[in-house]
Amino acid sequence: MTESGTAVRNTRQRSAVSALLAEVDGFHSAQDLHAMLRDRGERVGLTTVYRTLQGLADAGEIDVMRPPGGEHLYRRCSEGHHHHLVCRACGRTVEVAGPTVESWAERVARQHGYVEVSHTLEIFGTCPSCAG
Amino acid sequence: MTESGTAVRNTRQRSAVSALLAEVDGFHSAQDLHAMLRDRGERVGLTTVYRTLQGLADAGEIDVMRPPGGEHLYRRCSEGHHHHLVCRACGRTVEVAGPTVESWAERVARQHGYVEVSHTLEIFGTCPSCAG
DNA sequence: GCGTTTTTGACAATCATTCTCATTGTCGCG
DNA sequence: CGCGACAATGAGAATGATTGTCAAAAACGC
Repeated sequence: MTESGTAVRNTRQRSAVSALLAEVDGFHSAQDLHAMLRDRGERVGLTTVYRTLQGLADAGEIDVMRPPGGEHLYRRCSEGHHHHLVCRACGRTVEVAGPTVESWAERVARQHGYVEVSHTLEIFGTCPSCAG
Repeated sequence: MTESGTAVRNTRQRSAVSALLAEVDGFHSAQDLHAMLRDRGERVGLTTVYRTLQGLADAGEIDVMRPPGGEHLYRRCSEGHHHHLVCRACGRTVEVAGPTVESWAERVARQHGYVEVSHTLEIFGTCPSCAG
């Protein structure tokens, strides 16, 4: 029960979702993405969109954000670990890397004896355009 | 537009929720707290529990956490800004302060011209008891 | 006490997400 | 190349936490 059990199959729908995520910028909800696919003429069920997104998220290929608003937002973003700086007003997002934070979190957790450490961090603010 | 007239009234229900939060440890969902109040013999509507918790959260008297699981968890905790180190297995929580992170977030945001900066940060790990 | 204004609470409504399950599409293997 | 096992799909139902509604009750100033 280690690795090779998961036979992930290549389907039209999965490709469509991946392709869409590769093209659009910013975060989008599952329903949002579903609507876009529909506009493109791709017939993909909402359930499948959810499942595919979950799969991609588990695989670490996309990021999930849970804004206070309610719905989950998904986004394909750069590899590796990073965080997001999001504008409260227009949603404009900047990816930020924080080696400082990574090591801090790791250190603090270990000081308390916690292992297998992970963390979530989102920064919210008002971007220059919306503030001016 | 005389907005300064917000008269918050003292009610039995509000006190009950506050008192309960003062006694219990750890995070609890609204429904959880509602059930506890019921067991105590306090008759408080679920709607009221939600409203009271929201109010307390707005006032900064309690913390809200949104675990991936789904429901919001509320907890009365120490004053001031801090974060939580939560055990994935048993839920044991440690409050941690991170001046480093606070200033880092502020600095990064400002570098990008963002103002009115806030952030959310949760650290997850496996605590000593659960790991051993 | 009295009237005004907030608060309460039972219930309905909302809404994103998950579940169900019969059907369909993939892909390994002969 | 074709078969068959089994993952994947999808339409609709189900779930379940949270929010809205609104008449009735409680608090507070006077």
